Amino acid sequence: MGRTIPESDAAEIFVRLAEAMPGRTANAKGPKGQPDAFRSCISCMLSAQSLDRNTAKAARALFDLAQTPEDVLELDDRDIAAAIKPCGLYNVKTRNIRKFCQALLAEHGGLVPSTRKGLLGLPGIGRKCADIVMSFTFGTDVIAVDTHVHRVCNRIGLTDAKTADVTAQQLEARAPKWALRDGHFWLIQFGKKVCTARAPKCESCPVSDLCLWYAERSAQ
DNA sequence: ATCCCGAGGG
DNA sequence: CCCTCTGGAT
Repeated sequence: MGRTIPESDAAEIFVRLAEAMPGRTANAKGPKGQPDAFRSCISCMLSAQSLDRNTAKAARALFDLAQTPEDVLELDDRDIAAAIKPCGLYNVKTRNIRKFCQALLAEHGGLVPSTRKGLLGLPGIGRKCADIVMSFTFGTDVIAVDTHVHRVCNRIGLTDAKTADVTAQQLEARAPKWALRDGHFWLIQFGKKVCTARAPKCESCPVSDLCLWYAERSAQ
């Protein structure tokens, strides 16, 4: 791997981000407050190419109509699409949600599997959703990589990957285990507030002295 | 590599 | 107007 920072710097970055971006990865809760893997899966599918606020609106509308996979399958596609419309891509997402519920019932008795292999076998669940469910709902030490995490990690030099999947693999190998689960949250906050896609705010960045991109930019 | 689809920001 | 937003299927 060409362009990565030393392991010790990687650990230091997570220490600083935990300090600068206070908060933790939240557990998905069901209607009665218990962890709810089914809602976690559906919410994650809805979140594709969508703002958090719109995802939340769509999820609320859908869960208002249906709480279980059986409930969802009794709905008409048009009702599902109408409910989740705020989050965009609603036709594709409607089809995926239906397939997901069918497979969940047919292959897992309606119970969401807790392993990556089991989750990835379900239609509509890719690596990112699988990792979200594993870490958010089942408390597994994996780091979910979305567009923010992917961008930030490769810019800093925590990882050196072209795809989010490879970023996830490299992070699991390089990041301290204690930082994996909550690291998702810290890196997202960092990506939203400081290390933005365009015009990152390096002046107020807590890790710019360890950042490869900043060093390269400063050298020009 | 491209399509699905749409709100919102700069 | 172009880009972004916690993707996945074909």
